[in-house]
Amino acid sequence: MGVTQMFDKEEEIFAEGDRATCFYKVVSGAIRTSKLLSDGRRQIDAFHLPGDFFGIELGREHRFSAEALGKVTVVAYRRGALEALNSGSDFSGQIVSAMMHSLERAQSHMMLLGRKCATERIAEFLLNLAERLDDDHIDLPMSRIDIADHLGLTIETVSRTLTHLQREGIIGFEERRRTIILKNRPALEAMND
Amino acid sequence: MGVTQMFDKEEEIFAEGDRATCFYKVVSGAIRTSKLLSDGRRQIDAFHLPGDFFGIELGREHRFSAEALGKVTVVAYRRGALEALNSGSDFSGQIVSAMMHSLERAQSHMMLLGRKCATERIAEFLLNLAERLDDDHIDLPMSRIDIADHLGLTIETVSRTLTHLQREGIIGFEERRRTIILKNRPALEAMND
DNA sequence: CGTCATCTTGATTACGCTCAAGCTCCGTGG
DNA sequence: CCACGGAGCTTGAGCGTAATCAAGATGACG
Repeated sequence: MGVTQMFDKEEEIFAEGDRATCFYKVVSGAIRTSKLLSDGRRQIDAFHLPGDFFGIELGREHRFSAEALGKVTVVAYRRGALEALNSGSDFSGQIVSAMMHSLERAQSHMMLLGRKCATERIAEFLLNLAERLDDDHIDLPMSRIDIADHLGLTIETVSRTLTHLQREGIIGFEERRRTIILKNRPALEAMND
Repeated sequence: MGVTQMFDKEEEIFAEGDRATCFYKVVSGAIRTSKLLSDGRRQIDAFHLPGDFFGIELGREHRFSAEALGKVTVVAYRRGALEALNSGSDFSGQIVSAMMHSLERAQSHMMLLGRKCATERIAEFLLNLAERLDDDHIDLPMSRIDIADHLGLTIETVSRTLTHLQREGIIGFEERRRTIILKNRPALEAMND
């Protein structure tokens, strides 16, 4: 169970978007896992040292690329070893699935916090909320301070950025600015990657 | 299985450091989970909407606090429902445990990226590496660019910050500045929270 | 020895933060 | 009913941290 593989410095173990047929454990050396934005900005999710697992996915694709930092030895496991975990119906499968969702959110939030500017952060935040609420008409359940502390900004910057998006006609407000309407989704999506 | 509970706006479901006796699922309303630094800087990990689980921990303590954003209904589950998951020896337990470690790392990295200044980021990074390598003598396996892309900085800032820490006598260099020695751990730890 | 990659150092710029004031919407009490 | 006060948010002015732009230094390698 598990196949030993070796890679040289800067060699790619898998790429963002590859089918996630395997996951891995570091035996020796070190690995980086990272994501790229279309303009080349990069966020390195984590460095993986001996004993660490990486490349675990519930979805069918790798959401990161993984490269060797030097000569490394890894063990590759078939994805099948995971299927038992999130197998739909039972409660513990639901929990594992919830953990994985938290992980995916946290990892994509790292790109936002590490590499995106204020406008891009707000755009991603709004699109994200709209998707989860399944509505372009967002009744914000949280205050500006909460938004700021989530996006790594200040309330002033959040406020200014929202005003700016409104002036551009990309969003609109309702009742005391606690409700936001997405008027130009494509414009927001264009900022998001 | 599971007990329904209700909370009002700003009520605390659990606090950072509380024993993690339960985890939760949102039924209606919204929850925020957050961490604080000693000086009051806050990072909101996530907002949880109906259907989302939160408060899942493998360790014995909650690493976040959770508060209601408005009136909410949640279902609380006894922690015992998790014990089956990470139960030590078998392989799938190991995987769940690895996922949880990734999640913990990602979540604490969000605080770094969202709320810490350059010096604090470098300090945390070095302490983290030293702990994982179990050695105050760190042979960096990665380049300055990799460090920068992990910490949400530029290589210039990484370089300047390292030089600055060296001038203060907090760290030292060896061979071509790819090896770093922690000379004053307490000083680094003081920056870390 | 020359070339290139990596890193450091310096000068200047810019984005978002801080500080400060003002606005809007509430609830409360006179 | 309106005056008052406070919370939450917006707007403005000025500043500071880290980014950008630009050399220069150091070490690796052919």
